[in-house]
Amino acid sequence: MTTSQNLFDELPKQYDHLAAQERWSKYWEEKGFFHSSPNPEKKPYSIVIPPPNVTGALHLGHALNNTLQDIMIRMKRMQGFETLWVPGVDHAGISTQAIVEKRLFEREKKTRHDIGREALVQRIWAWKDQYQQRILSQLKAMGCSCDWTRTRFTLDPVCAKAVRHFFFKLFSDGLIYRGKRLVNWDTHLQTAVSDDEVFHESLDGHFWYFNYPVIDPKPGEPEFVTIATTRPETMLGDTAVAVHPDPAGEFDRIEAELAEKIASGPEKEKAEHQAALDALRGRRESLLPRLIKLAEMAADGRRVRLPLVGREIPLVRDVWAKPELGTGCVKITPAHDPNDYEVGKRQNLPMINLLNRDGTYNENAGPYAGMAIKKVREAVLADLEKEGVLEKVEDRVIEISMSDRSKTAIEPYLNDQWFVKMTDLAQTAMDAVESGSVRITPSRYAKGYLDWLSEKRDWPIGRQLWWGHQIPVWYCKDAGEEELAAAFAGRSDVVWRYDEEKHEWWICSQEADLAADAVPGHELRREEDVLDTWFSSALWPHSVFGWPDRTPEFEYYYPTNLLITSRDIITLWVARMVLAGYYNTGSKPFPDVFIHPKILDKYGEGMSKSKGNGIDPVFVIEKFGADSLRFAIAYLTTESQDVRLGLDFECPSCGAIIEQTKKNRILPKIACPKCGKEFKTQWAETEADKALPPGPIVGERFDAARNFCNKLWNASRFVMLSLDGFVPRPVAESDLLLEDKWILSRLAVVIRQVTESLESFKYSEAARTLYDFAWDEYCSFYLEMVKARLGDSDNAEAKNTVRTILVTVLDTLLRLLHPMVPFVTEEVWQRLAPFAPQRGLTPHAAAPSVAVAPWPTLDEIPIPALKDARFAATIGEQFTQFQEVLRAVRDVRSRQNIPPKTEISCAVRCDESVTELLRPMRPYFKSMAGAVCETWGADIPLPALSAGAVAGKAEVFVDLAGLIDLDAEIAKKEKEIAKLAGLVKAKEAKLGSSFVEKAPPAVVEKERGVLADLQAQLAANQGALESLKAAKK
RNA sequence: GGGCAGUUAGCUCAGUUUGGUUAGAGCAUCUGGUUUACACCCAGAAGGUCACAGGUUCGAGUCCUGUACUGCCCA
Repeated sequence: MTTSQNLFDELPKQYDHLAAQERWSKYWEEKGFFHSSPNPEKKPYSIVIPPPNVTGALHLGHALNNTLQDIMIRMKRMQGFETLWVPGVDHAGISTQAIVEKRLFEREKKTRHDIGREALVQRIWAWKDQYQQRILSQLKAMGCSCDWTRTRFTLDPVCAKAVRHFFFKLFSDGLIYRGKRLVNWDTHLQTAVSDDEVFHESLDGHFWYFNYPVIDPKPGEPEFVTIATTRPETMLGDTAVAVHPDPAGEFDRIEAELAEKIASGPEKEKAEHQAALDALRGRRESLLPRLIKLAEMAADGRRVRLPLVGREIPLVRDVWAKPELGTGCVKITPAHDPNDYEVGKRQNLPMINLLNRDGTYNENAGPYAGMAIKKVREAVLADLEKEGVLEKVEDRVIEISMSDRSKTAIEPYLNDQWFVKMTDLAQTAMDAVESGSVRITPSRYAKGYLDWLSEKRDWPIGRQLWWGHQIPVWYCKDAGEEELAAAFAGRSDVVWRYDEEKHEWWICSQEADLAADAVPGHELRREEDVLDTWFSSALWPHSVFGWPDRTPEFEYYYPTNLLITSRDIITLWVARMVLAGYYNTGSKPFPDVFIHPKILDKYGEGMSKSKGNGIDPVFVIEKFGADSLRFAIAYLTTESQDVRLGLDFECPSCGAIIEQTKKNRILPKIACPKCGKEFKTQWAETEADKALPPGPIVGERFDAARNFCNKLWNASRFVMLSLDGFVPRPVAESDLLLEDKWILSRLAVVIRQVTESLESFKYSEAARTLYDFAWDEYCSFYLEMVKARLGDSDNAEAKNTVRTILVTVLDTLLRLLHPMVPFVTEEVWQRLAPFAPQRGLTPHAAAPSVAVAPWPTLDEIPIPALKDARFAATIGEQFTQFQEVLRAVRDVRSRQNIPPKTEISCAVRCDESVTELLRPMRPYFKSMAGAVCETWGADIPLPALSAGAVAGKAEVFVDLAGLIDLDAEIAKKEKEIAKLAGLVKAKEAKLGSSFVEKAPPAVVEKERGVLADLQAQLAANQGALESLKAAKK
């Protein structure tokens, strides 16, 4: 048996992605290609992963994020940088604790208070271990070339040390303070949640109207003020009633606004505005005198008596009271409503907190203390009714805030909170982007970043949680400063400050925890709250390298080179990394930020863990392979903000496609409606479910990418099968045929384009360039065209020349594709090695692995002409001419339904230069279109009966004696003529207009040329039509 | 209310920076094919008033203004 025969047996027709993934992952790991350590001989290139949080498994959004990073990392590694990609995961305080608590309750009916802080934290660690492992294995399955030995976790000792030092530095610099803040309180989880974790829901509710009696009304003054509220129980915490300072003016203003809208707004909204205006005028009439009176009374310092409680509270003048809404007066509960809180601050009102952390009312609610909110509401309403101050009740749709974590109602709650002063810190982050020191791509995202930072809102950093970095502050009451000074004498790692509000010391320790008896005679009590997750992730680019220690890694790899993330955390995370980087290290964390699009499902929804529409990439990889997943991702990563990816399930038993719906996408298993057999999804948890076969996720984009990988595999297979006895030889320009020059000059262009595209984060462009080149040029033309020379055993030199080119192009293509499709390129690279150990136009030894092979550059092409843009253009035009003639012949074949094995003969009418170019390519018309083309020239005898077409600068006549379908041919000609006549007419009109005088002469000249071409084509077609019609008679 | 995107073939998307041949691809559709790399393939075809209305220009998918609808972010 020949070597080829052996090979043929060893090279399956379809690329086996599973085998390749297993083999090459292991190989890369063993070789340690992805491990990096500081190397003064090389320039560093580093990226830190946006640490996925450990609440759950990765979905395709993460697959996108990490594929893009790996593409950059692999390219940079090939370019010779000392390349490091640091992996890791984030502890995600609130989300992870919430998910573990939820399961605790679901499975054991226990709350965190039942099991205590230590036990809960222990359970969260177990959860974290499980998910960290799953996440890392997902990343490995995708082929991510991280340095796994450097895996970090935001809560590990290295990161914890960085967090302590950061906090200590801020504390020492006076940038940390404790204040009051109205937070979104989740009474179920008993923690504050951020604004991002709150969603709004419309519910049917009520609007209750109460009368608050005026204290000692003067004659002519109202005896009470009527207010309306959707949350009656909060009246217990009212500290004022507000009325607009200038109700008449406010009415004027709103009326004018509405009138303007009616005058100039869209027609269909007019009726609506008119109705609003009429209502407003009615209100003005009925309410204004009273509101003016109340505003005067407020200015006079008059007070009202709060029912049930009996407290005297002031009437105040504040613009928050909208004359056009409700009764025009509004009760103010500063501690339990964000707007009222602002009024309270403006008007210096007391703030009465009614709420306990568990959602019951506290002692400030008097007789209602200890009751849950709902009970308080019922009791308050009953009592108000009894007192006779309940005026009326209206039905009304109300917006309520819900916690995304617990799906229960949020209560605004006034809480002690730790803050970081942002004034100066935010400025450094703004300067970095404004000066171009940190570039955001696409640049439009810089606006949101700058707008957000410019507000310089102080950063609330405390979280009422048990999972996270506990704030390193200890409280000490009643000690004198000299006692603290004595206790911490000689220590620069402890600082303290006195809190005037609560009359206690805050002691901050940089590294070690303080003992309860660290200050003799006094007990230290540690702050229970933990730090916001972003507080630790802000340090990620330097904490992973061991900062604050000046480790060799920190010195070498920091600043990192690039951050790739998604747009939803530009402010929460990116901005904070920039400011923390400057603050801690004096330099930016990275010069480039690339913001990638978000993957939406077929309903246009972003993938998220809570919705369940996040697809585990492993379920894609199983069927299509990591390469296909990655290539599909690269192909769809444009600069747009979203990409839609419609996906469905495939039944592993019968192959039926089962549409993914909002219902079935969260199920642990699905029964196939066609064959009835069950399969598991990524949500399978029970042992029984896990034992079912997995149902792959399928989608068109993955099909296309898989087909491409297979195409590459088969092209490689073809090349390998033709390398029997291959002896590479240096290639000179004189050895090259047109197609050789063409493919090599195209290769030079592709090398440049792909490199440029990737360097500027144009992943889609790079993927498309490679796809088109590999498929449409290398496979569809070059491989087809070299078959003749490969089969020619008489000329060994020519054969080796063409094989050298064939291998060189493949070798270069593999290297260019490797960052996107690492496994298939490695598989081919390794299989190619025994047959082509020497590669290149100037043959040299191939690298042991494509993962560490040099990135292609134009230096590899030793023939200057091939790199010249004008040469490439000329060759391109010539080759296009060939392609057009070929296509014209194939078109006739198809149209005339000529069987593939029937040879046709054709004549080509063209000028001398085209004849010279195409005549040598006769064999290709034979092999690629089954056509014998022997007649060439400007003045040639035409077949008596022919079908044909104009192809660029040539006219093709296929001899159809005995074959022709005349009607088909006539129809085709007529259609062609109609189209051309239209184009000619349009072009003539253009050239007969002022276009000729005003457009640049070059453009006019070009258009004249086009017109001439069109006219020639038209004439040729008309001639052909005439002869066809003649033949028919 | 403010900001940012998007609207191009049946579907999913390129092309818009820097205006200039007859607007492209994949999938789906239709026709024909077991040409020894590949049916995850090959050859060919059909399919688009580039959301709408104005404007600038010799010329607009591309620039400007406005409108509609969709999505996201902030308040």
